[in-house]
Amino acid sequence: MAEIRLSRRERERLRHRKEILEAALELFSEKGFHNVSMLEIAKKAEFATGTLYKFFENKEDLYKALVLEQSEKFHNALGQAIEKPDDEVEKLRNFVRAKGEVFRANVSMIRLYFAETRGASFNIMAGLDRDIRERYGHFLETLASVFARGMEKKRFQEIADPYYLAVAIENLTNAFLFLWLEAPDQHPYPDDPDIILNILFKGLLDQ
Amino acid sequence: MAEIRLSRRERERLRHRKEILEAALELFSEKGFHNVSMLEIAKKAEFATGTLYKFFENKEDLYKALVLEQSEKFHNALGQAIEKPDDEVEKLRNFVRAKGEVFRANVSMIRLYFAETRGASFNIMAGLDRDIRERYGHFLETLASVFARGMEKKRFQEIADPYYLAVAIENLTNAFLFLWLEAPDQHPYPDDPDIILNILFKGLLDQ
Amino acid sequence: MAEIRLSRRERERLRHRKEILEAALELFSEKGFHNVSMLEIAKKAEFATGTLYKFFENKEDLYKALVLEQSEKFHNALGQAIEKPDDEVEKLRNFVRAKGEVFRANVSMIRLYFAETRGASFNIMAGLDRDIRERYGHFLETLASVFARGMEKKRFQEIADPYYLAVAIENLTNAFLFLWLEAPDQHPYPDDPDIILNILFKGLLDQ
Amino acid sequence: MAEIRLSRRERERLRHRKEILEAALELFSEKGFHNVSMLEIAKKAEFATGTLYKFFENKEDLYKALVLEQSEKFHNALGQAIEKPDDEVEKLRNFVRAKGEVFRANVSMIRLYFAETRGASFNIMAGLDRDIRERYGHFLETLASVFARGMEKKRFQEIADPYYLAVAIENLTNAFLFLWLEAPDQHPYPDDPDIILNILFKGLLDQ
DNA sequence: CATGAATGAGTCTTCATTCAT
DNA sequence: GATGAATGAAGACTCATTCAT
Repeated sequence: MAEIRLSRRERERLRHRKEILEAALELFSEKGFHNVSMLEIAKKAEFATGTLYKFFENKEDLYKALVLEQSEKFHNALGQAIEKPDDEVEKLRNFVRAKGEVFRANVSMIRLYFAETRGASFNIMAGLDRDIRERYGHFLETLASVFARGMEKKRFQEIADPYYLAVAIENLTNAFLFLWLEAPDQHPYPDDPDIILNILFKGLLDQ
Repeated sequence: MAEIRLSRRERERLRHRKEILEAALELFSEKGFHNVSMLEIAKKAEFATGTLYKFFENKEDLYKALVLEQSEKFHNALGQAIEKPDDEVEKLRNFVRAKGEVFRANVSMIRLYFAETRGASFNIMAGLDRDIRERYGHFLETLASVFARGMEKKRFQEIADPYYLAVAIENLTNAFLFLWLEAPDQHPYPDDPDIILNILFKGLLDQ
Repeated sequence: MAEIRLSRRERERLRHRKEILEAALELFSEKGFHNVSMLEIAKKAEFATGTLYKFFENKEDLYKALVLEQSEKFHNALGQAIEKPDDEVEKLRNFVRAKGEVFRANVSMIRLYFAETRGASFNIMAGLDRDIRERYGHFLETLASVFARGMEKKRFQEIADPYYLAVAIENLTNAFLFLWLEAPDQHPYPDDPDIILNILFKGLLDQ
Repeated sequence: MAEIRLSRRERERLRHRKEILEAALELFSEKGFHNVSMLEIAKKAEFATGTLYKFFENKEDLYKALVLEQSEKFHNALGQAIEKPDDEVEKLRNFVRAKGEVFRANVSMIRLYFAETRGASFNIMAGLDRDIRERYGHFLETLASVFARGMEKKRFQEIADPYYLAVAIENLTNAFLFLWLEAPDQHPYPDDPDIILNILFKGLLDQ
């Protein structure tokens, strides 16, 4: 009985926390950290300002939590895409596909993500940077290992340092996502991953 | 006579304007738009706050002017690099080299540039976005035409839409600049442009 | 039966009330009225905030109750000390001794007491002031009457208005208590009351 | 010319600072630190809130400056009173007189003074406490030396430790000031210092 | 009675901008 | 043009108090 009651409260709390984060995500991704006020978030989430502070120490903390949770969701999805025991080429295709799916399903997450992995956030949020960048760095290493393995297996030519290839594919997909974000109709993120991957797979100069 | 006197004033004025923009560049690139105050800029430029308002309508205007001038300098340099009547491959090499040079000579410009071309600045500065993005879009078209011409001349394989290839090389170089910015020793921006370009030139899957 | 049950409830209630007041005393005496939050008191007393409001109308009311109860305890002890049918000199000695005892046993009560009898609390708590000051005033009168009686009985010289002498001894003992509070080792409150009382008993200028 | 101009600005600045401190003194002494808002002070001083922050880092800093300046004024006056090369008895008389004069001329300073030397302010303002208490401690030592010298010269009986006598006279005068503050008509601070000093000079028990 | 989540008025503080000198 | 003191709107954050469970 007591357990259920606690459970109910706990569940309510979590739901409210989630509601706040959702409101915050929408606002931050649209206007950026400094152009969103706590009052604005509170109103959008249909709470009083004070309530936000029951869930998050301060504005920065709220933002941090938001970015961390989003980036976790994001990296999990991408991690899975390349961890499946496929052939290396297939892994890259999975990666490109998964990235498109995750982002298209969570549009507002994108800007947040770029604002954080890209230098945009400067050192505004020193602590956050560390966590996020670490995770990001780790992901890049994993991606690099796909290229390295592909080379070992003579599946790939050794055209560049695997790490740089990982950086390249990461950025290539980002670039396409940006194009799509700015003009979804003009530049759709391709369903066929090879449209992006051919830039890596096939060389400009090869016969 | 009067003309010379005016000229002198005019020169002084321009010098002061430049001093303010230089102070602003350093501060904005280091801390971001919202974390720099007008007083801070004034002090760094050794003027009073009021003086800044003789040169710029408001903080946003100052920032806008800064970004516009920097991006002009930047696009001019890159424009020249690919406008020289070289062979297409050489044009791309020039582009990669020039980008490295410009950025390495103006480190603080980089963050500003990324913050603005990338989504970081959101629509904080609606007006600015338009101008900058337009110029940027135009530059991409020019770059794309290099790939298009190369294909026409059968110098390049038709591995992807020239525009996407332009986007790709833009982002590839950016990515390398980021790596360098974060860890100059570990990831130097390569002197040999082919280290970057091989990712485009040679294909992973080609024999 | 019903009576016992009520009684039990009543006892519980009183115990809880006491627990809250104890927590509050410790906190208020340490940090002052404005630097203690209801949540803090609630946590220390191991109750929820709402519970405090079942016992006290508001924060001020809680504080008021606390100060009143403490001052009552305090004045009772001192009242007894001078009401015993001793010789006047002995009464004063008793007073000095009792004051030391009460305070040393209730250190945290001291600051509260001084904060309230002394002007510290300003008119923050208008209502409280009246009650406390009245009781305090009454006590001073009683103390003054000891001096007056001593003079009547020619036990004391008529060196000053008895009321002023009462004020004097009150403040003298307070001063010693303060010294002790700040540096217990350097300035112990004397066991022998005459160390304090000689300042009144013996004159500086007498032979 | 330039000097005069600077001078004028500087003088204006100091005058404004003084005006703020005067407004603050009146409010703080009347309602206590926590019951006065910066807006309130600003309005009373006829400035905008922001202006206060040009002169003082924050509310605490403003309060601190106020208390320090007041206590300096106060201790200077009392220091002079006992430094004149008078006979010891006369020094004490001077002290009692001076204290009455200073306080009667600066009524609002009193509460501030007591709030700070007495425990009322708790550890709200740790840093301040130290400075003030040090000065206060030093003053007590000086006062004690008057008693010590008086004893050496056989002008005073050795009825108690000179330091305790200093504490005693300090508190005795404070007590009378309090009485006066609460009921100026009923308990005027005596013009003749001996009314207070006789409590020390003449003994209750001596013949 | 007990709980503790939610409230929102009230404060401190910052900073872009103005304007008299 | 240059100055920098003054402004005051805006925003982050706190905490006494309420109320549904």
